[in-house]
Amino acid sequence: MTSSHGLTLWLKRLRLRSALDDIDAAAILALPGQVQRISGSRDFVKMGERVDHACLIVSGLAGRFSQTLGGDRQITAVHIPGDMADLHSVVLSRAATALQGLGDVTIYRVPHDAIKALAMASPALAEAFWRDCVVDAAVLSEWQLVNGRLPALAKVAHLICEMVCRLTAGGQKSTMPLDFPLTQIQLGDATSLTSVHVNRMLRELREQGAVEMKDRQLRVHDWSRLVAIAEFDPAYLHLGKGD
Amino acid sequence: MTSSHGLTLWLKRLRLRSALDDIDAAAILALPGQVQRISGSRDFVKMGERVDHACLIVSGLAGRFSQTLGGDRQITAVHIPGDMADLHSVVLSRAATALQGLGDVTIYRVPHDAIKALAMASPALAEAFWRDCVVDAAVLSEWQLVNGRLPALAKVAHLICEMVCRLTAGGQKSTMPLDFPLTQIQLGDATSLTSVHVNRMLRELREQGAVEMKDRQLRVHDWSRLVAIAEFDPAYLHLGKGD
DNA sequence: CGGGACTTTGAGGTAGATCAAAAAGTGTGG
DNA sequence: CCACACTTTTTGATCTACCTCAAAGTCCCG
Repeated sequence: MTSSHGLTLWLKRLRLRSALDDIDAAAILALPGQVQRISGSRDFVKMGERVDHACLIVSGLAGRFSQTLGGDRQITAVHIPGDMADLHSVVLSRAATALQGLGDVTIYRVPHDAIKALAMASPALAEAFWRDCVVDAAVLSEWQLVNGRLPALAKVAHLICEMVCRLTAGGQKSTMPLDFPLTQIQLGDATSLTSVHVNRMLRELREQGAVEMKDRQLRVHDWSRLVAIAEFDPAYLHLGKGD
Repeated sequence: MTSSHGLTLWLKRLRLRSALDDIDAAAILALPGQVQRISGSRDFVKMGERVDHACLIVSGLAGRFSQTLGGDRQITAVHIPGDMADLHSVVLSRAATALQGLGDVTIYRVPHDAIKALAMASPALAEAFWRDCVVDAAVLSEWQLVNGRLPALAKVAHLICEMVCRLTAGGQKSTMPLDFPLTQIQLGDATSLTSVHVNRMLRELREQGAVEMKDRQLRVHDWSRLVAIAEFDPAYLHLGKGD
């Protein structure tokens, strides 16, 4: 796994949504940066900090965190390998949220200057970056609907559906079991539930024969039931070829 | 109020966050489009529809709506005059959410082609559009924290704080009372509460001497108390001069 | 003057929180 | 390989913030 492996993943992600010619592709793959290994659950971007690098997730998962004055935590996004987790920081360098590893993570820090230079030089890349940020916002919007209006069982199911779709994008949902390192506490942080209640909802999902989580592994037994519980429609993820 | 009045507002908004030279500014003001008046509470962009125009709010308020299969509605964003409500549709033309007037609205529909042409021609404008979409996402993220983790009283207070800041941006908070056409039902749709509970929270805010809503008018009596209840920090709105 | 949308208040129910504690897993150092 | 500390999972019992249902009151407009 060379340092450019992350860039390959990111390029693939960008090309899911934007047409890029070979010159643009080569420019992405040539982006400078430095690999950093983050050991479990440490912030690698701190809230309020001014940053001059964007963080590409190479392996592991990362969460975007906010918190209330009372210390309640909210995960507003989960990032998987191939995500440029804070691409938005290129145009808004003050971090409004923290980024933290969910388990061990490897990131590749790319200087804003380099990304900005690409955007200046290539309108197609500028548009691709813009589009990826917009998809990011679409996910936030979907979470708001789910977290605001669906019951707890559906919230948990929905997050699982989303993660399965993203982690297996293009691939088979049948490569079960799937690595799924999120703890119940973290699932609670993402769904605005307590970990106790997440636990009960997971039991319910298991008892309904939909899905099973054990030892950081996820086993989907009945995808269509899970989707029905979650009211899940993957369109908002924009993982398809089209628009 | 000519048709270009909306464009003037939008330019002002863009310049809050991005440096634009006179050529870019002139290009914005020259954007073609057509004025449309929407009578109360009708969708002017429908969920799932493919759009080729972006909607600039000229007067009135508009809401971005999603809903569950059960028909529960969630407002994921409120747009005020000067907002290009679905600028994101320029790079993602399938509308993932509906746009609806909150009361009567006047919009100015600008063809995607025209906006795209500007972004191609001017990297500064491309960046400005990108940045505005990112600020939009920052607001979604903040709503997620607030709606997920704060008690009902704070949720309502927070939405009021945000609207006051945005509607009076740069201006005085002392120009009270402020026009505030949101109904309690709509406040509930935005905060994931029932209108009944919103009503009780507004009473509580009134009894605490923080704020009063009467006849579509808002009167803030104790801004600092309101801010304290809401745990409100306006940084995420990026209305300041800086970053 | 009548009808529709919004606001306000009351009474009672419930989904999910809170509190508490045991069980299971994970890692570290001796 | 075991002992110890720490984190995560699981379960039970209780509590409460907010919802639901219902109805009256108010405002607005034709």
